[in-house]
Amino acid sequence: MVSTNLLKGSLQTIVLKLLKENGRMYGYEITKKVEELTAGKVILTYGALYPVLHKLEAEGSVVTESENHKNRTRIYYSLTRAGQSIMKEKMKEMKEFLDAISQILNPSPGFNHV
Amino acid sequence: MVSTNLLKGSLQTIVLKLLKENGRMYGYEITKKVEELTAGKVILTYGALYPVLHKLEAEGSVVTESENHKNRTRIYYSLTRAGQSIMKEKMKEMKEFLDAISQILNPSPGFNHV
DNA sequence: ATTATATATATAAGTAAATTGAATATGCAA
DNA sequence: TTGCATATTCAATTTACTTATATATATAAT
Repeated sequence: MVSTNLLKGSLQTIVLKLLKENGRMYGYEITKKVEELTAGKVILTYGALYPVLHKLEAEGSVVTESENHKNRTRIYYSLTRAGQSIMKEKMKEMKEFLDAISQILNPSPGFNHV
Repeated sequence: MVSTNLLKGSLQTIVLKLLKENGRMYGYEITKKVEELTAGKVILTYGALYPVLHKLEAEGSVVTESENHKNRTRIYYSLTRAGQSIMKEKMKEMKEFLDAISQILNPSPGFNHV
């Protein structure tokens, strides 16, 4: 499993992006989706995920609908317009970060040896 | 500037990798190198960097040599064998993390619409 | 002269964002 | 009737930073 402390700071972005790609989702479903997408390499713990969902709701980035499925409550989350715009910003930041990281960790091969 | 909270968890790896690429370096030099490599987008603060360097030394991943340059102390850090092996592990984890992130954030285009 | 900027390291206090662990509750398969 | 999957919640703790402050010298600008 991927060292989860690398996830610090990226969890909000991941959640927002998944909601964008998949429409409304509930918490448990999000953890399963992440497991699936990463072939079991990334496990979102509930202690990490639910506080993020609650925070996004408090901020107005997502809205919720409670539904009952086999006597269990599912709380569906979906992006608001504000949430979509925040997602776009976060995705932009994330891409810059990934570029920066790759500049540091994968220095242009052949370039420093001319 | 890249939102620095995205760096959480990657700082140790960055430092270890830079020491591998550049041989021995001192703290101030490391911050300048990161600035240079990322075109000023990532600024390592000293409050983040020096504790990491001290931790790496305490763990035996790096060793230090103090030198005097223009009446200022420079503390050069270089990788030990143990540090090189830890760097390799961390780089592997980092790559898996980056792969995982890109699976989540850049779902295979065209694949979900067949 | 003196002010500002660059070089160089250190550490304490505070905060954000996780981890870990426990609690609650139901459906279904072995 | 035991265990696993489903589904959410929250408190206590830990990690890994940020922010702010301190110390000290060299050099360029005004």
